[in-house]
Amino acid sequence: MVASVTARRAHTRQRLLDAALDVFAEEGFGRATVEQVCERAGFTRGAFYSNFTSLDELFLAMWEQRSRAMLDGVRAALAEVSAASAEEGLRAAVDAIPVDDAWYRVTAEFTAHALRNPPLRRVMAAREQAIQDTVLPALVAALARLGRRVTDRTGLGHALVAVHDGTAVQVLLEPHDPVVRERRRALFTAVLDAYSTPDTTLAPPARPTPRTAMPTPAPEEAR
Amino acid sequence: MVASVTARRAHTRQRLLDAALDVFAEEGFGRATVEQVCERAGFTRGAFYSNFTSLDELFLAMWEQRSRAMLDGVRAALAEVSAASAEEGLRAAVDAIPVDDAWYRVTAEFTAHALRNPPLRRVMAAREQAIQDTVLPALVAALARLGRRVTDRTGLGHALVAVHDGTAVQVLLEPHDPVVRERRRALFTAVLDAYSTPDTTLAPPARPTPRTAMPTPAPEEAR
DNA sequence: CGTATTGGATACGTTCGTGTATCGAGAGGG
DNA sequence: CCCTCTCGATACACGAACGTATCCAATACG
Repeated sequence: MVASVTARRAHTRQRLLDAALDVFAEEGFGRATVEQVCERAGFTRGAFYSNFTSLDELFLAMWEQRSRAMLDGVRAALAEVSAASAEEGLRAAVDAIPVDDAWYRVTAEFTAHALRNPPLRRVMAAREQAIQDTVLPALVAALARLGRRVTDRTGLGHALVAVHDGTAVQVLLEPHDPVVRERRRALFTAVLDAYSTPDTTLAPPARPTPRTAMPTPAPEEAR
Repeated sequence: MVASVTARRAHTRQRLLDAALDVFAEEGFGRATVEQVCERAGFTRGAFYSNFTSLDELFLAMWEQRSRAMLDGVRAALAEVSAASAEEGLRAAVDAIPVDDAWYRVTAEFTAHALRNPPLRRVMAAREQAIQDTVLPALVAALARLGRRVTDRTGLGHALVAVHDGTAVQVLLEPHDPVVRERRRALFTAVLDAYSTPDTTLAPPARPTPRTAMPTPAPEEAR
C-alpha cells in the first residue's frame, strides 16, 4: 500500500494550504485566483473543488492553521527566555516574535477584509483572545524571571500587539536597515517598561531603576 | 457660460477620485473595478479612460491627495494644542489623529501592495518622511508648550506612527468599545512619556515627575 | 479477483471586466 | 453664426476566471 487514500487526501489538502500562503502573499488577497493556487500546488481546479468550496474557505483554513502555529512558536520561544542577563533576555523575547514578509501581507489584507465582514471580525477577535490567553502568560512569566512585574496585563497585551503590527511594517519596508530594527526593539522595551515595574521583593539585580528610555538617536545598542 | 470646459474636467476628475476612496474601501484593493468607480461617480468608463490610464494610477493619485490632506489636518490640529491643561492638551493631541475606517482599509491594503512593488515603496517612504518633516515639528512644539522636551525625535516619530497604525486596527475592530479607545490613548501617552522628559527650565507646572504610566486595568479616565 | 467508491483531471458554457474605437453634444473662438 | 475641438457616452471584441458536469484511475472491500 503506497498511500492510504485518505492519507493522500490529507496531503493534497495540505499542499493546497501551503500554496495558498504563497499565492495570497504574492498576488494579494483580492487578486489571488483558484487556478494560481492549484498550479502552485501542482494540481488542477478539480482537486481544489474536491477539497474546498471556495477560495475564502481555503484562505480561512490556511490563516487559522498558520496563526496557531505562529502563536505556538512565540509561546515556546518565550518559555526559554532565561534571566542570564535582563538585557539579553528582553532582546531574546522581542526577537522571539517573528517578522515575516509574506505572513504580514496576508494578515494585513485579511484584517482589512475582516473589517467589512462581521463574521470574520469574530475570527480576528478570537485570535486577539488567543494571544492574551497563551502568549501573555508566557511573557508575564518571562518578565518575572527578569525581575519585573507587569501592572496592567490586558493593557500590555494589546499594546504589544499594536506595537508589533506597527513596527513590523516599518521593518519590512526597510528590511536591510538595522536602525529600523533597533528602533523596533527600543519601542518594545519602552512599552514593557511602561507597563511593568521592578519587583523589589525577589528580584535579580537587573534593572535597578525605571530607566528613562533611550538616550537619543542611538543606532548602537540602546543603554 | 455654465462651466468652462476645463473646469468641468477638473470636477469629473475629482469626483472619480472621491468615488475611488469609497469603492476601494468597500471592495478591497484587488477587487475594485473600473466600472464600480465610474458608476459610483456617475460616469461611464469613457470618462475614466479619458482622465486616467489605469486603476493603479487613479488609486495612487487618490492616495496621495488624501494622504496630504490628512497630514495637513493633523498638523493644523496640533498647532492648536494649548497648555490650558497638560492632560487635556495631550488628549487633544492624540485625538487630533483621526481613526477613519475607510481610510485605514485603503492604507493597509496599499501598504501590503507596496511591499511587493519597489517603486511604490518609495512612495511609502516619502510619506514617512513627510510625517517626520511636517507633523513631528508641530508635535514637538505642542509638547514644549506642555512643558516637555523630546529626547529622540526620529525615534518618537516612528514610534508614534507604529502605535497609531497598530491601535487603529484595534479601535476599528471594536468600534463601540470605549475601553479600546482608552487603551489607545494610554499607549500614546506612555510612548510620549518614554520619549520625552519634563523640561524643568521654563515649564508650566504640569507633570512634575515622569509618570509611571497607567495604574492598572482602568476603563475610567486614566489618572 | 471483481466490483464499488473515492480523488482528482478534463471539458464546457457562462459571466464579468477590460481597453479601444467610434460617436454625439456642447463650449470656445473668430 | 458657424466651425472646431474637447469631453464623455456607446458599442464591440477579447480574455480571464469561475463552477459544474463528466470521466479515468487507483484504492478499498467483500
